[in-house]
Amino acid sequence: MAIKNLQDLFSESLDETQLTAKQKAVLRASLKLFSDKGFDRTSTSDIAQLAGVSEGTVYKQFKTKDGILAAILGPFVQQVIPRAASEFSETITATTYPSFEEFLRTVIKNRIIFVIDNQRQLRIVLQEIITDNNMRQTFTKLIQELVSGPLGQAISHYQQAGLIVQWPVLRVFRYVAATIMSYAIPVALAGSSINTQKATDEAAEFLLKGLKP
Amino acid sequence: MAIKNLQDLFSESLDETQLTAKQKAVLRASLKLFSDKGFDRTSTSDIAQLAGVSEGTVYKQFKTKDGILAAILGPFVQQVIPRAASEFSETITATTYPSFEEFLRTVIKNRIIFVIDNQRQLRIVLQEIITDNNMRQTFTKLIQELVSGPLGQAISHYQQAGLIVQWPVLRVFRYVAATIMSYAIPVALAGSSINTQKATDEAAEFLLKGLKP
Amino acid sequence: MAIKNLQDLFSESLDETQLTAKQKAVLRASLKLFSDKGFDRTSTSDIAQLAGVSEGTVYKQFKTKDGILAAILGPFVQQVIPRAASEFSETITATTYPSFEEFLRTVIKNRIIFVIDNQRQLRIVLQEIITDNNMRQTFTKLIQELVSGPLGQAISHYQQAGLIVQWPVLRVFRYVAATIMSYAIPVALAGSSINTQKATDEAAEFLLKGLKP
Amino acid sequence: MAIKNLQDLFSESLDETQLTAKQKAVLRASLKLFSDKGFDRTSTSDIAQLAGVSEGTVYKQFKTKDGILAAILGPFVQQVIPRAASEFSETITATTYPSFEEFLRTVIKNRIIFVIDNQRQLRIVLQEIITDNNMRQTFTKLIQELVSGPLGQAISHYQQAGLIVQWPVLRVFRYVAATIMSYAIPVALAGSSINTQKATDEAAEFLLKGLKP
DNA sequence: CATGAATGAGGCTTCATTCAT
DNA sequence: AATGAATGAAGCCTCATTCAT
Repeated sequence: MAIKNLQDLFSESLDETQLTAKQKAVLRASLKLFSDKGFDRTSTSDIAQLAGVSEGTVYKQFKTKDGILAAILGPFVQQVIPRAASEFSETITATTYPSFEEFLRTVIKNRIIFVIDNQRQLRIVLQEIITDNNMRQTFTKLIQELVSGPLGQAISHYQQAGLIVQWPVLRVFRYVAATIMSYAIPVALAGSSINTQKATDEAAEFLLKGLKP
Repeated sequence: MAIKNLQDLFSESLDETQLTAKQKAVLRASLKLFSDKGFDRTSTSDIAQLAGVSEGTVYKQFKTKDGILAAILGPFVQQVIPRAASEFSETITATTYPSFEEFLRTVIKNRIIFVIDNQRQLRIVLQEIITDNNMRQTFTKLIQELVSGPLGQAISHYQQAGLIVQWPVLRVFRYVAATIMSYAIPVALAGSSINTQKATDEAAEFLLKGLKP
Repeated sequence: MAIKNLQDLFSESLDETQLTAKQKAVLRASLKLFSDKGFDRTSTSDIAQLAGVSEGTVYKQFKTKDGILAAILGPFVQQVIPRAASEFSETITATTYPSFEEFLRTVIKNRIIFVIDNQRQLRIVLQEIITDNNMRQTFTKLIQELVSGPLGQAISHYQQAGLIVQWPVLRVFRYVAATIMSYAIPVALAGSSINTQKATDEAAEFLLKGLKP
Repeated sequence: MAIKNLQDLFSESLDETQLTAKQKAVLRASLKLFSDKGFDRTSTSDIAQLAGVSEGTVYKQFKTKDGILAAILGPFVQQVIPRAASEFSETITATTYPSFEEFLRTVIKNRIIFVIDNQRQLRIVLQEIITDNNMRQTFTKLIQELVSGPLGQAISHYQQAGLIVQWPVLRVFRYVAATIMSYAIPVALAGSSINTQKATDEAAEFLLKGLKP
């Protein structure tokens, strides 16, 4: 079931601007139901009802139930890396002598906001990662790209500048990611809100200590 | 719709010794299938087939499909987690004023082994936490008890001894848990194996630095 | 002398009903799809797509999907077959007492060409004859008229002239029709082409022997 | 949709004796409905209703609607050649100096009875041959096997004995088949009954004349 | 106890048809 | 006239659950 691979996600992802009001309603209803009850516990009839359309309309644009999932997750998945990547490189390149702290704060805040903005999508992704092998592979690949790509380069950069400890990039990434997750996951699961600034400060403080050379 | 609440779990939980060979086969098959494909994507016919029994037999002992889930998760929630908690306190209490590092290593190793040993059950629990409100509440409560209970006391203890930084207990717990998770979750999800000792060493090293007073 | 192609008659009737270019495209697409996949396995959306028009346009002229079938089969059943029959009798009557062989060759060639020219319509008609009771009755009546009408008279004529065996007209018709079909049906079904002249020669040779007095 | 190929037919064909009464009722109802209204115009709900079972039961044994078709047509298709083949060779082998007439009568009577016994199946097959490419191929292959196999050998045998005209085997087969069909098809389509003996006599008489050396 | 045939509600999907633009 | 989004009935199929053997 569910999404097959990243390729599919990209190809199936569509321009939201060309959707009709009803089709957007379908997407909105699906996002809510999938994240609340889970993909498998949401019927297409549930979606139609909440969206206030007929079941036929659900299928006019999104050929299958999986297609709806893809339409929801496509934009999300695409943002997981690219947006972060470009902001990273900008941060690093722009500032001639950037402090590691500044970089860390940018990354942390950026990702926490991303999670807050995409709570529902994140919950759906979590579901799929647990139950769907292909989704798991897709995200494993995504993380590998992130580590061997922009984020990994940034970490190397600060290591060479002697600003952080000389651990393998993957290990540093592990702790940064885990610390961010420690604030993000409760938000995604409980839907509770947090003080972004305070969370950023706390996480940065801890990581700076933990990654000091 | 899967598990309702902890009470049900307790009442429905059963003594494994009373089960016949076939009924145990049903549980074993269910554990594998639920953790591999997810509860909703597993049919009772799948279970019967993998267990090598008739569909009727599946229903003889476990009145419903939810009943099977309860039979699997019941012992896990009812016994394993509380038992783990008590082992914690014993470790802490028994060791007369151990070094914080020693404590940390025990906790970390303990939890990593726990995850490795209970990968399948954990994945099922994760599924339910994400899709089931009651399960989520149950686990939120469990964590609160842990923080305000034995683990929280241990952290306070080390703080008063001036061995770790004076942050709120919840914040310290957050980082400890996140760091452990950073090693445990990939194992639980991908089923990959890790070097427990190396993971323990690394995690302890990082946390000791990050939590230094 | 040669039979008018059904295609010609078909487009004539289209001109009469003042169909627009798009509506003709609908009929053309329907003819292809109905004959290739069958009426029931062709969707109106298939038709719209192949015709290059919107689904709404399909329904502008032809109120229902059955209406399209009627528009295709109507001319065929109501005009083409009777007209063919009359052309048939003209052939027979006009030729003043030809030899039976000459008559036979004309009939055979005539029908084989007809089948080749009208493969698609024929396949649709065959479908309907098999699944639709009314179509079956219509067709049965048509054959009866043919046997008791012009074709029957021709056969009687040659019997009285002592040129063919004295079997009941229906029986003679049966063999003539079957022999023609043995060449025509493979063409209609497989869409394969045949050497019309050779087929005519062979069929005539066999029938002449079999129907010798 | 419908049947895919001969291989599928064979593998899906099942031993009728191991079907329950209800499953046989499903087959019986399907046979009637498919042959009366056509495969595509018969819904699985129609079948369940006529069979007096639930829709679930329809799918317990026959995994798909196509599966029902295969279960009906499998035995039929298997009989088209094998039974005829064995009887042919017996007829030829057993009789030391068999007359061609005797052989012809056996074949004709055999096939007419086969058609009468399998009217409904034949109508279904005709439907599928017209609308389904694979079914068409399956039957084309079947006929080729028949011509190049037992029946072809028999014809050659009688040609070498100087009992029938020296036409290519395929041509002789064409006329024999067509003549039989001329009696069989009306029966299959109209469901009318015929006098088997009379039909056999007539067909044999005509063919003997037409195929005389 | 065990079996597996049977059930029927409900899920996903298709499609002929309508109608506002 | 043409469009294509929208509809909803109906089709195929799955599956948790029951029950006679």
